[in-house]
Amino acid sequence: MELISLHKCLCDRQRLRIVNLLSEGSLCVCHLQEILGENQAKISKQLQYMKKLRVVFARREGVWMVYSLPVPTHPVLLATVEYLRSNEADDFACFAEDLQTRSSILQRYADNIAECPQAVYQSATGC
Amino acid sequence: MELISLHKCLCDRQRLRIVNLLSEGSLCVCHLQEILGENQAKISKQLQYMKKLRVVFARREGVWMVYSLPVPTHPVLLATVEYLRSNEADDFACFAEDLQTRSSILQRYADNIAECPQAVYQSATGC
DNA sequence: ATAATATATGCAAAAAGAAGGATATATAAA
DNA sequence: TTTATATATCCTTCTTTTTGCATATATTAT
Repeated sequence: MELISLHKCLCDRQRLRIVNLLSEGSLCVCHLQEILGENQAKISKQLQYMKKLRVVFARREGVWMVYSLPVPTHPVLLATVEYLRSNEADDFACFAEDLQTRSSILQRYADNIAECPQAVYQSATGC
Repeated sequence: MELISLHKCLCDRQRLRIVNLLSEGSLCVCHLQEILGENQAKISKQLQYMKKLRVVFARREGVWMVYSLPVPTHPVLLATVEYLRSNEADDFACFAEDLQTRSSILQRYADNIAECPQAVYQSATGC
């Protein structure tokens, strides 16, 4: 991940929301789609863009593509995520709400693991 | 300064170089022009762009426009500048060289204060 | 093999950004 | 007022992103 590419990713609100969500754990496209309330193609294209710049990383699990942030986290990405959670961000509400939405969605899988890739479920339950 | 605007500024190599330079102290357009080896109009346009997004701040001193970073420094901007100096940046050399060039140029003013705005001279000599 | 679900991609239009060259404005000095 | 220096802006072209819509691919289940 290169510095300029990273900033390119982070200068778009939707990609910033994606990064914020992934910083809590892996997610697949359909989850992002649901949380962000966007059509599938758009989310997928954003993810391809981010993947090409190596800001996110993808692996397949069955029918699902699971996206996550590469570790170790780039210091600038880390600073950005921290800032988003610091309440200092001007438009902070949206990012906090996204994390809430993520939690509720992942709760659903507590009863029905088969509807969700392992990797996502694990990060949801923490085991 | 808003987070998205900040990232917009930082996703361009030239603007990144400008931010890196200003993080050491104020500079006027002609200095940036000389250090970056670019024509005046281009530098000026970049600065207007950055000013509009409130990533830099300008004040006039005689014929000169002195540009600087607003204080306190935004945490994400700080992280970026630190990263640039950490040698981890892929294309690190250019940023370090810029700071060198800046020093040599400011040395000239040690003998001839009149050729340079006070604000710049002060940050050059540290007084 | 077919169907269903999840995800990716191709294409064209729209929007935003970058670059060059010429020119305009502002300040200070003569 | 004229001139010189420093800086800003206009206009046009070129490239890059973004978006919508349709379609293609991949995996799994039937």
